[in-house]
Amino acid sequence: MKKTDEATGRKENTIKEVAERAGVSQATVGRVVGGYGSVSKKTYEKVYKVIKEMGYVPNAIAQSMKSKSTKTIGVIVGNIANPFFSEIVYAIENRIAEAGFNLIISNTGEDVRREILSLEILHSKRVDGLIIATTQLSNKIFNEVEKKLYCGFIPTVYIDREIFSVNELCVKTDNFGGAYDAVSDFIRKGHKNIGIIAGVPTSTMEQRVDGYRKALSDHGIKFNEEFIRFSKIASIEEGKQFTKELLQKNKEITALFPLNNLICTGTLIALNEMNLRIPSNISLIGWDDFPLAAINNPPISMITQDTEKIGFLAAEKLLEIINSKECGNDLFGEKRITLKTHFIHRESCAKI
Amino acid sequence: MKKTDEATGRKENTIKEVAERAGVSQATVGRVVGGYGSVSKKTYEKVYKVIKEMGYVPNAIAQSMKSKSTKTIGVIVGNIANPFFSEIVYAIENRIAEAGFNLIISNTGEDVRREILSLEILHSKRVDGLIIATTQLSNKIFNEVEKKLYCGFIPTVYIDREIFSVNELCVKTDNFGGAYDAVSDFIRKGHKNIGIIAGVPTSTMEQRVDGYRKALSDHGIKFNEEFIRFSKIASIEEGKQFTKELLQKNKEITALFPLNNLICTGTLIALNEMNLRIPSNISLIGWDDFPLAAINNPPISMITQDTEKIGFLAAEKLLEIINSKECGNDLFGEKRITLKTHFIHRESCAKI
DNA sequence: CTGTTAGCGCCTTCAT
DNA sequence: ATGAAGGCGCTAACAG
Repeated sequence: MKKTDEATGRKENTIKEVAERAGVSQATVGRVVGGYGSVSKKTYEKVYKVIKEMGYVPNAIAQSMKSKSTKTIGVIVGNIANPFFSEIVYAIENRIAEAGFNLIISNTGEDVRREILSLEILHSKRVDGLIIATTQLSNKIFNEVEKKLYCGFIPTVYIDREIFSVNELCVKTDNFGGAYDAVSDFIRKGHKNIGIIAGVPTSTMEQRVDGYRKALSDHGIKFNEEFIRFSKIASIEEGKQFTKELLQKNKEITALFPLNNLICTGTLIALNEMNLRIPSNISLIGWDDFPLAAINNPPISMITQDTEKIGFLAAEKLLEIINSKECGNDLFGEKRITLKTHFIHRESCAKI
Repeated sequence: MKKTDEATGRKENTIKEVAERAGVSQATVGRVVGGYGSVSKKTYEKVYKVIKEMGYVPNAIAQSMKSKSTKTIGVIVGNIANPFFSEIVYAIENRIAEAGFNLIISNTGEDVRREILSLEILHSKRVDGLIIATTQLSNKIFNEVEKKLYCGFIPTVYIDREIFSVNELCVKTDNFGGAYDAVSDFIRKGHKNIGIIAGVPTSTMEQRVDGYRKALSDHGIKFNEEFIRFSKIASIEEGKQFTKELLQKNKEITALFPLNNLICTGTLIALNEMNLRIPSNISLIGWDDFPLAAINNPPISMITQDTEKIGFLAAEKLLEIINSKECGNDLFGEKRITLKTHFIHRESCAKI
């Protein structure tokens, strides 16, 4: 019986064994497997036959050891079950698979410590690149150790959220503009007291809140600290709870602006439970479209962003960076790609 | 300037460099990094200091080379953007991260050839284990080469879908029972002509269709081939299209049974576009709950499965298998874990 | 307690 | 066209 490996109970074939069986050198087998150098047709066929027979599969670990490339990239997100992220991951996977890369995915639960741990592990696993939706605060300043993790020692592309002290490429949405548009629409329709429920306090949410405040002040409305809430993990549950809290403590609120899909879902559930009708009792504009928003009763107006494009561009740019590093270049150019939002007007926002 | 690596443009520190700087041997550094063997307190501290200074991170590739373990497991699914899968992946990641593993994720687009390619790559990358929602047909018989990929050469747990010729652990839902329950409910309420829209033709969908047929025959209703459709990739678009097709070609249909969440969403959109009311014009029971189903107008009745549990159990069992293999054992016991469905009665199914 | 050494599986000059 | 040999970074067995 074939000797099995102690650690795993199974036995992988090696190039050496193929070489022995085929009666050639390891180098020759390497040549036919890797398709480099030159081998005579006869030798090639002999070796190829043995490879097939033995079901030999090259050991990518050993290859990586030599090549310094693992052909895998790491993706770190707060919550892979959130459609916003899973759609981005879908797009990333699609693009990098084309280029022969695999994707290691880490879920942090929007916990900074888990994020750092993931970064360390991915570093030690020598991923060729990193795509990260960080949960770090936008004004975070790093010490030396963290700098290596966050500042592009490994080719890195940030998505959705940025850290201002970090000068790496970031693919994001025009959060400020999107929020400004929505709130302006609310105001145009007569709303002055607009409740707003943000996700985790990253640059993304800050910028949306900034857009909200700017629209308010541009229309001469005073910002009221009482009308805003920030989430810990941006869950449906939080959206529900904050909606109720906001509405119960501030009877003057006539419009609600939940800043992401999960929170918006929570808001819809809360309003339903409170027997509040949209838009007769309360107006609503959501963020991040979902398939049933258009056929909801009433259809929900939305600020939307292009998740496919965020994922695709992040992957595309990361591959470029990886490639340029291999060539010893350093990429220049704009470090921030900001995608426009779309305002889908439906029927959840009424004139008052 | 520090010599940079040709392939990547950056330089990783090695154990050798740490050793030189600290004035000790590589073995000693290895001992303090790995925390094995014994080092004097004094040496330990000296080396530790250098490690911190240099920001040394052990190379997991080289470690894997020795240990034969990559501490990563591969997950293969048809569509990571489908909430059913992203929730499962979430649960898997959660469980395996606890055990110090990472997750490589492959999206196949429900394409068998991409699935096989992924399997080959994951094999070559020497993942320690595999969790797979296969798109292979349930009655697939493998040749020798494919057998190595599918039949547990690498510890494997199947999720959601099974291949009968493969004797590996499978964590799945009681598809037959769930469908039987739903269809029985339809029939009890007077429906005889029930349209059914299945996902990709895997064991899962077969079993749901079997449940549908059994409920029909148990109640003396003849199965009508015209009332059933199978998807290619199980998308919202297909759900929409098949719903329209089914209803236009078969005016006698009074109830619809879309067999997964995406298809159900498509059905809802189609009915909306056709101006058909639920349940007055058409009754509906969906499969896989979603947060807004309960507050839809009307609330949608659902057959649901526990995605968290599928993911958790698959991860848990896989870790057990990996562990047992390391100890040279072979796990015995039941090869199939079948989770019960839940029937959530809401208001989308009317008596006729 | 610490250093030396021999691989892990592959790739890659350098000879032949 | 093919083979021999060294080394990627780490671990572990064996000396000292």
